[in-house]
Amino acid sequence: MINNPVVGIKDIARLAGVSIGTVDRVLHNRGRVSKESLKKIEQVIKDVNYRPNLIARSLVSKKKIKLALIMPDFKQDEYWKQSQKAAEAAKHNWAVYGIQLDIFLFDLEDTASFSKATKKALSFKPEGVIFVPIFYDKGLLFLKKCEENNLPVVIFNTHLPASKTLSYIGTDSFQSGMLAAELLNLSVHEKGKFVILHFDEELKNSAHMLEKEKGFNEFFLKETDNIMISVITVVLNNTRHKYQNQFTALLNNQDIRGIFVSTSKIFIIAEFLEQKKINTIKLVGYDLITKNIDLLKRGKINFLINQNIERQTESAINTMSNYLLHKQIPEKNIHFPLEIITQQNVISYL
Amino acid sequence: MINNPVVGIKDIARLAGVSIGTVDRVLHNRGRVSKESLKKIEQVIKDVNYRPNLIARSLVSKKKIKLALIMPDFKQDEYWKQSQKAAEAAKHNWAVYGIQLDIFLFDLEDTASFSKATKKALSFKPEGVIFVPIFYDKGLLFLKKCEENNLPVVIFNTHLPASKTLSYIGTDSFQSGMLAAELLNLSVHEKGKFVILHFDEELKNSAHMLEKEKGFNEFFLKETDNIMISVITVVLNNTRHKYQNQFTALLNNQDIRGIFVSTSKIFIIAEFLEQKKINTIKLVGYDLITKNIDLLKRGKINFLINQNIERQTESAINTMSNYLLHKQIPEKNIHFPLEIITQQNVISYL
DNA sequence: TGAGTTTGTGTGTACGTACACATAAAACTA
DNA sequence: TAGTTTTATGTGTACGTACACACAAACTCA
Repeated sequence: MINNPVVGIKDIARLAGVSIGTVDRVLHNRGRVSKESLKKIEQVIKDVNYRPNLIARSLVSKKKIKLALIMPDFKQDEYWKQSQKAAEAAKHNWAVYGIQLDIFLFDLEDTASFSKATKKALSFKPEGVIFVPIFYDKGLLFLKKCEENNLPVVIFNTHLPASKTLSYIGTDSFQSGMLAAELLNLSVHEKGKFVILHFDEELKNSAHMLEKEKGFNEFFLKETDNIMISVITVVLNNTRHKYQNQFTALLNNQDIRGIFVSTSKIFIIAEFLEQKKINTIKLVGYDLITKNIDLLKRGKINFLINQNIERQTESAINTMSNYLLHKQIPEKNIHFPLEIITQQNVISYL
Repeated sequence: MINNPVVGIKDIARLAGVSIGTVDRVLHNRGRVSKESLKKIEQVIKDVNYRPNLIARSLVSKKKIKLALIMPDFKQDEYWKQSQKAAEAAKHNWAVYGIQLDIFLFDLEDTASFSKATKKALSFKPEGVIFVPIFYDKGLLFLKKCEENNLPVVIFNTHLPASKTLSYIGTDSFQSGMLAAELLNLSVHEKGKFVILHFDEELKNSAHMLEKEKGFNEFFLKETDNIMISVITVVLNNTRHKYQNQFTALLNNQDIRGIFVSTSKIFIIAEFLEQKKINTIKLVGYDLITKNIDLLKRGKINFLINQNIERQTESAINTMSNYLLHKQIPEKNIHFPLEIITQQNVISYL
């Protein structure tokens, strides 16, 4: 490889026999360039394998860009707390480049609050929108609205299929269901039942939880010929303080070998089982929130699948910023790895 | 929080009633500043919570810095091929900032070639050294030499205990041994033996493989009361084409339930077992190299622990560059997560 | 043909910082 | 006291890019 001594637009101008202004017009398709100059300059750019100095580029760019981030409120939900923390950090980082990020929160259990948040966000006249489509129908509706306003959209955490977004950032829910099944399957060797548990406050409208369920079932249909295991699905009422009774009822099935909870709420059932001194049931759930980490360390939860919401959040903001600032077209789907966390590797993730 | 409209040295100068030159001298401890000015400026810097614009800073810095990277040759070893690919990418990235990275390769099976590489590297007069201390003794020796020459050192992949390096970047080998044991343990429920397998071409001098072994054993001593499992350690001769015989001899133990290979060479034993149509032995090894990925997908390997050598390599180069360019003092130990890869999540990692 | 418009090109300034240099004030020396 | 050195401070330029503006040449149309 040739030792390329970092070539800039000035060099290109010299080599093409024009001024840097003309080179600039070519680089940004601003027109007003003669055919000959265009051809010459494009050739030189190709020849020297020009890569713009992003440092200088972002230094000079002084345009202020407003971004709206619409995400669940973090109250009482550590998962979203982590996300918001990451968002604040990213906000701070991008401020230097003239990006102003406004964050609008909505209540996880209240679709109306979502609509309210989106309305407010749009009233701020952002140039780009990032949001978490927890509610399927409302999410699609909002997306359409953004499209009408010609606003680029990035979504994360929850997928909105067939959507006209700039990018989706998150895990493959179906595959993560498959993974959960695999993990339970390999740690159980007796005949019995596996339970898929949904906390339904989030289930309505929520496509990705159903995807996880589908994936979990698919594993036993296709990937394995394990005929000792049957799978049942249970949806818990959202009458918050009556979980206990529902759990007790569930455990009337004597032969439950494993439980898969489709969210980070796994700690609720884990705490219940610990209290009842039941330790024959394997547990798989999601995410590295404090309670889950503690239960995992003590062997009360067997596996966590980490969705890495912090990195998802950061990535979503970065993607949108780079798109608006540097016209960097992102991948349509940015799939995050499905990180398996156990007792022995959890420390390495903290 | 106050809406901080990004303050620069110009603003500080104005607020302190001095020129930007004086502010600059304070920021870089260049002296030649009166006590009053110093005090005033420091106060202002604190008040406005000044954060230098790294963009502008790196744009202006024109000093050329030479870095030496000493790493294993990638020939016939995909793991190190991945590493070198990452190194080339990082080299390209940093070239813009005036960092010139020279890469020196040595033979994994030849300690003399390591010495040769280090010698050559030093003759290039680098301002920072990054290397992989595969060979313990020679590694320490080289480190001492760097110290004498007052060169900052970053190591990665393999730890050198009690070393005076700027930073170590990599996984916790002991813990990864524990993890391997956990994974085998949870997928086996019968009485029998686990085997720790070392390919000894790398074992001599190689501390981190022994750490993995220690961790593996520790798991059964401390973390579990599984008395059905006993662990044996086997070191394979480096007479390359005689693995077959050694494997056959090993399999005379009828009750082997699992094998843990301390490197990415797991595919060798996996291929052997596949050929012999033995599928009752669980396999755990390291790293996402092509052969391992394929065997994992087909269920011939059960778990891979991904050490993410690409990111380690990148991180090592970034760490050194940021140190020399921006005086950014790194953490002494940058531990990477121990990523568990299975059949169901491998796709999400590719 | 002259006035206005379009097209192609070059110049100049700015972004925030680093650093070389100029200059003024103070301190020292003979 | 004049000359010299030291100390404190300010000014100017550069980094690579983006963009506003100036301006000449060519073209359009009454």
